Amino acid sequence: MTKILYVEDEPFLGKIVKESLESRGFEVCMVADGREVMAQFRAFEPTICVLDIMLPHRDGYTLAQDIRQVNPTVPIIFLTAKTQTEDVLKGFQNGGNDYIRKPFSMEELIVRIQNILNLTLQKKTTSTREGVVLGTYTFFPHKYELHRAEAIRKLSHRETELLSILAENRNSTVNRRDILKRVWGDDSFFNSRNLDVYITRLRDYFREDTTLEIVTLKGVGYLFKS
Amino acid sequence: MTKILYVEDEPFLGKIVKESLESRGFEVCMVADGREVMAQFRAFEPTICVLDIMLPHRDGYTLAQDIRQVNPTVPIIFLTAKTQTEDVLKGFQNGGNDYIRKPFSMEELIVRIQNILNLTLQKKTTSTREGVVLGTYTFFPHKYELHRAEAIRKLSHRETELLSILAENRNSTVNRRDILKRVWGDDSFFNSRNLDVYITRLRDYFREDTTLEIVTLKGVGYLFKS
DNA sequence: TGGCATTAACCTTAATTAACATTGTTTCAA
DNA sequence: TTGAAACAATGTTAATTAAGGTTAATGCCA
Repeated sequence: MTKILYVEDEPFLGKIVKESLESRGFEVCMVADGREVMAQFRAFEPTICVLDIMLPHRDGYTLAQDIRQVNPTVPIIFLTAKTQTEDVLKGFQNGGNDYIRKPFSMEELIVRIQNILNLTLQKKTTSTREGVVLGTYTFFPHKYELHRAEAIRKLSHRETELLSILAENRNSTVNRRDILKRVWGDDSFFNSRNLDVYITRLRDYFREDTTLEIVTLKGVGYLFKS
Repeated sequence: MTKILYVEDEPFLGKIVKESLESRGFEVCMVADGREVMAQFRAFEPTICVLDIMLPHRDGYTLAQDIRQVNPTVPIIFLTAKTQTEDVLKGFQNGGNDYIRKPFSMEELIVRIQNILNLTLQKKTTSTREGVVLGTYTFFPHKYELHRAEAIRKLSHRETELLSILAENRNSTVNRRDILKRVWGDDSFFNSRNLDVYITRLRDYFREDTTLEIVTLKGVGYLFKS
């Protein structure tokens, strides 16, 4: 599910926008105080940020810079009453990816959010029906099979799920918690140890191709290099 | 080089915009007649399209649809005097990726073009396949490896993060607090001592090349000289 | 009863914390 | 104005803790 971090200090407007976004199926975390944004950003791990510019304590530009320090790619949309070109430029210079002028319509906001998600997530729309080539192997998620030359290894359900996640995000890091949530539904201690076991198995399956590697990022997650 | 297909029927405005874009290093193909656009699109193979909406014979929305038929991913920016929300929506619904209101400044247009290119080409910039040469060493951030001659040292996640920051800003100072924020997420006391430990390690790794040095700027940060 | 999932036990390594050493900076009296 | 305390920031090394790896044993269910 798409998670939106929405920073807005006007409670009335904020409530309406939040509910409106939620009714479209987004998960929204609203923050009113600029000083709390970074803490929420880390905890919530949003897929996209919508920032009002005029805030008490910290303005939206500064927030964008802080976010960019931590995450150079998460999309950022500015929301503001300012209309001068120089403000728009400032928004982009500070790492923003879109700039919507107030008053805006919800439709426009939603359409711009979806557009930006389309642009950034384009890579992840990998094919489903065919196999995914991983080095000298070919992985068929829907068939639960991993092929190499003439050898076919049947994979279990959990193995397939885990490998699908790694393959979708290959050459970029995957959060450990995200894997646990998607494969086991939660990230309790025992499931966590479980993931270790499956990672070991997958490493074993890919042992014959040394160009492939599942790298551990301790305290973070994994990276499937190919 | 980035190729822009620019569709505009006002010759005077068109000339200015075209030259302005070219002076920024873009290759521009300008088309005034909507009926010629598709032919030019196929021949020129642009990386991005900038479309005026109000055109004789065919409007920009229709053009966008035609382009999407042939190419579902090429970024499209609309340029128009219309300001109604419904026009903006129409733009996105027809496959557009940004919508700039006339009158616009060249700066804004350029910054929006660059932004959209960043978003779509992110994968290419993020996963820099090559290594960074640091003296007699070569650093491969995506592989978590530091090479020197035949020796390969595997780096941990934190080591890689820290070295990436230093390497990106080599021969210029990096703020201590900025490093802490990016590697550890905050700049508390304990993390601060942590950074010292990792700096020591990196110094150790680079000991064999005396032309490289991590200089401490007390009270400020570090400077990676090479 | 065989295959998968889970739990457990023990091992390895990275990350953190601690303790103590060193260096740079400031301050204030002589 | 100088130079020795006093202090603060950072360096170094070692100890500790926590995360993850591996392998084996157990549980579970068709």
